[in-house]
Amino acid sequence: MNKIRDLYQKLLRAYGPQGWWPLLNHKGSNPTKTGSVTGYHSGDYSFPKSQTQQFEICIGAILTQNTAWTNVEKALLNLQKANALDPKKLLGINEDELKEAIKPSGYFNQKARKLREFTEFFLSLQGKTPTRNQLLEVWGVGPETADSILLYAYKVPTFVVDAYTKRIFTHLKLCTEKSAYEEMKQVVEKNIKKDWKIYQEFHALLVEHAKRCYSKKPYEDTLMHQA
DNA sequence: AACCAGGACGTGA
DNA sequence: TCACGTCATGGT
Repeated sequence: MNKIRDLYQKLLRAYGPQGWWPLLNHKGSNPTKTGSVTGYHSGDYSFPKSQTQQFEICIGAILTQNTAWTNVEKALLNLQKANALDPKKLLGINEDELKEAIKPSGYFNQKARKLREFTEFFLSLQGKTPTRNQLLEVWGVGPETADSILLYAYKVPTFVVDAYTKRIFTHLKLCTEKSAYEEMKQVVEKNIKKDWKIYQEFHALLVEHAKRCYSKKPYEDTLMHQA
């Protein structure tokens, strides 16, 4: 019995496919998930369907750094309204307009710079898939953001570790309190086959589970039968 | 009315 | 390396 695979199976049975990454404009969005307004597409792995959606995922990954997705969604809608949810058009609007649009997602001074620098990088790729190291060289892109972009925008089977994952894994003693990012990442990648659909679902399921059971201490993880 | 949210960077030791 | 301060809005 593998604890990691067991965890994934239990979460999937309990919550079902999560339909990440949320996108603004598509049919069949599922507004019922915790904390979401719209944007999910449970069971449909055909996204991103365009380079525009691919770019939207990357931008969202940066905007959601230490920020609730509901606030990111406001920022994305503002960018769309400003006709700037496209790499060349985003670089076309001026600094103040960009900051004003992304204001709801917080840290707007830093994030405006992050978006510009990432967008320059995105265009330089000319449609090609970036390497993880290339992404990490971009100012404002750290380990989690790089992995989120690779996994959800480019369908590269790399596991995303976030604060929720760390919280759950620590509580279930699958890692220690001060395990490094790469260490926790390996916990999953060594135990589950490198399948981008599974990695997408697993990460999204951990977020959903954490929102339900790990919001306030002491944690009561009834699903995993732990105190 | 503090506290936190799908982090990353700069600094000093 | 690593711990700590900083960045900022919106919901609870």
